[in-house]
Amino acid sequence: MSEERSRRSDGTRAAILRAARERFAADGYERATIRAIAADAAIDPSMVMRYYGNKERLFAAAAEFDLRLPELSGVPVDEVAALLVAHFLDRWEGDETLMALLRAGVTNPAAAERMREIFAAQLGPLAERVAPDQPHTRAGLVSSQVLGLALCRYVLKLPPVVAMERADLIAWLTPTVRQYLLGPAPQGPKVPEGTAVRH
Amino acid sequence: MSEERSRRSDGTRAAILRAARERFAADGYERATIRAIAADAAIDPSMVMRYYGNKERLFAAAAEFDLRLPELSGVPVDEVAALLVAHFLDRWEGDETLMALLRAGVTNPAAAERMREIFAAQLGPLAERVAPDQPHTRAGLVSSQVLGLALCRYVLKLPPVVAMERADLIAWLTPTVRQYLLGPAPQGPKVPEGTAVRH
DNA sequence: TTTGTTTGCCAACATCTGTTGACTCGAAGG
DNA sequence: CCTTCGAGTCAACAGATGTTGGCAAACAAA
Repeated sequence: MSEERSRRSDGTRAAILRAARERFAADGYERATIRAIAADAAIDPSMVMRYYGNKERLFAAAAEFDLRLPELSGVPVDEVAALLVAHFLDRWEGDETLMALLRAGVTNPAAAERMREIFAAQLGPLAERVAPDQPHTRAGLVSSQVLGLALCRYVLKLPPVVAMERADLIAWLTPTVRQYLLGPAPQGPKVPEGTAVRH
Repeated sequence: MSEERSRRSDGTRAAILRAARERFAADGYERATIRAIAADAAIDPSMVMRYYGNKERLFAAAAEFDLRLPELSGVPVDEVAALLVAHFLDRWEGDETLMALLRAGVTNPAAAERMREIFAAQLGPLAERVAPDQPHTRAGLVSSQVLGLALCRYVLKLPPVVAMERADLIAWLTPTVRQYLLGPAPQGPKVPEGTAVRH
């Protein structure tokens, strides 16, 4: 149906998208202004509107994302966790889209929804293939650890997390992810309800 | 030096602070406007300026926070992790300050700095007391899991993480936190450098 | 060339933002 | 009583923001 003719403005469109990803990643949704994005792309702000309609749709276009989870069919189950952690680190450092999604997703509902879609649609099926039971719960737990690492290392920049080497990070996180993905569901808690908070 | 006289405007000051915490927690730093906060507190926006100077200092006042980590001196090491996880859940659901700090910290540098201070100053010493080695690294890892959970459950609201019960959450996270805090440093990775990313 | 279309820039709009200063009202203190 | 002072409101500012429409130049089609 839709003929994909190469337009003369394709260069500009791409420049806008690249600048948008950078700004959204660095500043989040609200602080990334269309004027700043246009300035980075060295064009007029009105061009952004012409090609992407409004800010919301610009973000949607800039936050198009695929986790590109690796093929795990032939991989021994023991190595799945390590591969996953390494892949996430690569994916996170590879381009700025995930950063843009996280920074925006914390305050922008549409970005949060996109984040939910990505992790449900891509980690969910993987968990369903390899996890013995409760695959969605397991996928959620893996998400919490992986996103928590990204938050501390790339966004909040907690010094000890920033200082860690890639190999050590993988070594520490792999057992956790393996447990969440493949381990048995844990026993009930040993700590009673009222825990340690005074009122 | 500073005499703490109770002023007639203390009620208003408190109302402003409460409204500010709510708005910062719900909307993040930039979308939480002084006008909206003032409206919630049922006063004029200029009062916020008079009592707190500017938006930055209002946030600083609203984000005053203490993790209130429980006393762990008499607790068996086996139960430290479970207690910590339970305490963090309480702390997250207890008031909105942590939520405000997280939502703001993702886009606001001052809030991120505050976040670093809190976790370094409060989790760091705890790790130093109980951890066999690399206490700061261990504190960072614990932060990544705990903050990741909060991010997924309370901010991004990933459905499987939201659906989990408190007891199950504690049961799943406790072994992870125990490993990070007390376990031996893991061996090097079994996965070579180039992992799964195509260029 | 003439016509129509795309690409880009400029100026402006309406609105919202943090922030300021002048003003009113009521309580307190002689 | 009159005076002083703090609490609170109102209106406005300067700047930034998303967004719009018009216009000029470059290009393509005839």
